[in-house]
Amino acid sequence: MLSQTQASSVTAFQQRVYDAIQLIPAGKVVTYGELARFLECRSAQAVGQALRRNPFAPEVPCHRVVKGDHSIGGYAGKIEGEKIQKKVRLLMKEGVIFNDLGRVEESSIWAFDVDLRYGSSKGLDPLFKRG
DNA sequence: ACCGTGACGGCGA
DNA sequence: TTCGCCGCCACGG
Repeated sequence: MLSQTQASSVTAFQQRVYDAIQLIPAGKVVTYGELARFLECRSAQAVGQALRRNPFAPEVPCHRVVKGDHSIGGYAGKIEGEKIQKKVRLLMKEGVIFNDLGRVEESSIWAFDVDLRYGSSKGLDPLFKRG
């Protein structure tokens, strides 16, 4: 089953990205690179592009994805300005901790459980086939 | 079918 | 540490 947040304009790749980020709990974030790894995609940049076009924000929590150095990254197609402030506010409201350099604290970083790719209840089995 | 773009990341200077 | 470059790859035009 494709998630309820599908839309005809959304590509299969985008759908996989959006399904995956819904596994991230509030108060935690993952990096574009880790998300790419989870999706077995070799381009974090490509993942970034999918998030950049997320038509379901913030219900599909693309704000919970930050850069590899734990700096804020982008939001709503922007990498600076009001949209970014909104991303920061959303994250702080969810309990994500930032240090004085504007980086997310290590304690707020979430790690994808690889098994979720094959799980049944919360997993993404329709999207990840073995073999 | 091709090409430029980009919410990335790693590496060397 | 901060840059500049380059490899990465999905997408829209």
